[in-house]
Amino acid sequence: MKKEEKNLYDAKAKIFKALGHPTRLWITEKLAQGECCVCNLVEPLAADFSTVSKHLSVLKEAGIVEDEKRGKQVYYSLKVPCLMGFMSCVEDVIENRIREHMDLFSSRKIV
Amino acid sequence: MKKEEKNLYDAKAKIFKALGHPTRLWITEKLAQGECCVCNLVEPLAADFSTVSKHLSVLKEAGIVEDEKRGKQVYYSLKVPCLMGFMSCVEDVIENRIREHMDLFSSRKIV
DNA sequence: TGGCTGTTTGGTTATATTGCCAAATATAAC
DNA sequence: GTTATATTTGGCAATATAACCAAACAGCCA
Repeated sequence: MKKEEKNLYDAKAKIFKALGHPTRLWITEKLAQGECCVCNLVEPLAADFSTVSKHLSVLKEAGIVEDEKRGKQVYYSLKVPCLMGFMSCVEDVIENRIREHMDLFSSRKIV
Repeated sequence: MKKEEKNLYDAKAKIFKALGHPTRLWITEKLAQGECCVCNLVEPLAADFSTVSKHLSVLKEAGIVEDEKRGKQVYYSLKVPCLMGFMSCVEDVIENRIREHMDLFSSRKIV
């Protein structure tokens, strides 16, 4: 990997990494349904305000979401809806994994 | 987030997390072009054999790649090609980010 | 101004990840 | 069997992440 190529992969990986946390993934999907202020994310996540805020800043830093202050509240929204098109593929991966585990389990029974 | 929902997001996040490392992302894209043995990945990555092997096991554990031993070598291949359809979206995110940085830069000049 | 609400930032601690080295394992060749 | 090659595993040190608490900040209202 050359230096330039390395930079590109660093940049791409950063986006995946940002999505690679259950809380951030949840937030991202939530925002796919429409903008939301921090205060409305805190409760369903049952996490500290500061924790949610930090997760949001990771997503923002990655270019996935954007924020807009309105009054006392900050509204976050999904900047790149195309990300969501990927979810069915991710779910396929999970289904495969489950299926394989089941195969493993049933073949054990047979043996 | 309920417990079940949490499990689903953990599972999904695991896949993103696996892709969230430049080396693993590079490997994934490489394997999208066709199967490859570990020995042929080590050189272009300029990393230790054991390092590459560990990255591959993360990808395998996530259900993204699969391996097949043939002789002395282990061949890895991409299990879910649909992942690659996502890359153009990821590149869009990066382009946006670059564009915004440039805007920031040029607006500074004006001010 | 002072206080209240929503949000971010800083600090700390616990935990996870990464990358290298050395050692273990597996398969092929001699 | 011994040796050589390909790969995985275990261990360790450096670094990065995550979550919470407390403190700072920003905007509104009395």
